[in-house]
Amino acid sequence: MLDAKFVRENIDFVRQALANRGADWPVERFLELDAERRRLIAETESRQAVRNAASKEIGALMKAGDHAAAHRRKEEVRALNDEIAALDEALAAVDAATRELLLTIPNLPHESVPVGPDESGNVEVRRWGTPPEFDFEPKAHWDLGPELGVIDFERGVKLAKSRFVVLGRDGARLNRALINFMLDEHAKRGYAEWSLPALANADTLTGTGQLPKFEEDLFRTSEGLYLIPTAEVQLTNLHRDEVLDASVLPLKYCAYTPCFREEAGAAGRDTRGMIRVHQFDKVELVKFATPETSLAELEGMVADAEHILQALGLAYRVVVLCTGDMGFASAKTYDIEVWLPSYGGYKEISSCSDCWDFQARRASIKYRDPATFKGSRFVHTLNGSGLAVGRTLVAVLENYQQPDGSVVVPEALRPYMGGQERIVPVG
RNA sequence: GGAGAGUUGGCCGAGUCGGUCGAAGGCGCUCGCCUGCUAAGCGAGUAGAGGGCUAUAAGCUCUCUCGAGGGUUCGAAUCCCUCACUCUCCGCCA
Repeated sequence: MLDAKFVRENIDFVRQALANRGADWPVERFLELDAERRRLIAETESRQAVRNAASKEIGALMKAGDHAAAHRRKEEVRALNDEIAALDEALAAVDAATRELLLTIPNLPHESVPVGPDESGNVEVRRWGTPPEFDFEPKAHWDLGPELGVIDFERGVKLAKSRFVVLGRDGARLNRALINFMLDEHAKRGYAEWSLPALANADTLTGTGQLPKFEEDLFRTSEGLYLIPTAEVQLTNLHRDEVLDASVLPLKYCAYTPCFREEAGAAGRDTRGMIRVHQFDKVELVKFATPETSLAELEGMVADAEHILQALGLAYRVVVLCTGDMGFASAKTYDIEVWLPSYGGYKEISSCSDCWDFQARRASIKYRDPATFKGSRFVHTLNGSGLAVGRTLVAVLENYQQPDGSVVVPEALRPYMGGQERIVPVG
């Protein structure tokens, strides 16, 4: 959410930012509502001031025993109250409409973000590692996984529906090893670990920006709760409606959770394999930072996510998303893309975003620093995958496959696999 | 799920028969004074949101907010209703 006053006073700037994003947002309608809202506030409040003064007077008259005079004043105020009630009603409607609009405006891209129409405008920042070269025909994970008995697509469909997968035996073990490995590495780098509900209420999802605009992407329960699409939602909302002390910033949190996505608009994309599924595991990183440090913290977060890939020996590249490809809440986003032989290219495995004060304003997350400024200010929130576990598992299988159909376990994971060095097909 | 108790400012806590209560007192914090010593004392200040005026700033003023929403009233933290949450006891359960 953006500050209504900021939008009003920087309308041309906002228009340009929206255009850069390719976003369609009714600026004119907002300006009309905003002007009407302020007019109604002024009118209502001036009447309320009169009423309050009269009420005090009545109190004094009653005390003095002049009941007749008090009664006359009462009659006058009663008429005023009808006007106030009507104005109140009008104001409530305009207020709600304004807020509704503001909840659907996307964040403004940071000035360092390249302007572009879609993913073709993204800019590669760096590469790490060398994609493996095979002297045999490498298999895609959707063949390799079932052959090894570690991924079972058919049974995922049987148990739930299409785009759910089952991991079996060494696949389940590898998955768990990856989660533990990631959490341990992030802990070493100062991230505090949390264990969180997999369901969230509407306020929580509004705080991070999934609601009201993207409800169709979420699974919803009959009680009106939602399955979380990412732990970002829960980690960020931990501090909703709180005022933090500047001395605790930056706060660095991490959590492993399953993530659930309806993927309503993704029909036909990545249909093979487990790249795009309804439920997947992810280790998430979230930071709360001051405005002064948030961009630097974003760089640090990307480095923390990269560290996992480096430790696993997986080749990747980092791209900065252009204005037309960024997520709704983000002011700046880096994607990390891992090399996948089945794609013959790099595929997103992490997305790290600096949401600036966009989520903090929605969720009311502030901080205080009496030595520097009076009152409180919104913090900056950041989030990033560290990493998407399912896609990491896919990357390990595909990149570490051997001519005999087995897969070598990356050294960093072996302590988490009871020392196991290789995944071989089950007899 | 059943019964009872509660929800006030950063924290604790008082609010009498509804009126000058945005709210005593304490703690904490900030600023100043005093004091030759890691303390104590004295004084002042210290909620948030949103309008308007002015505007580099600072400030002035108004409105709303005492869990949320609604009602009664000229006027409600104080009375009534609904809901949410917390705690205690019971039940159920991994």
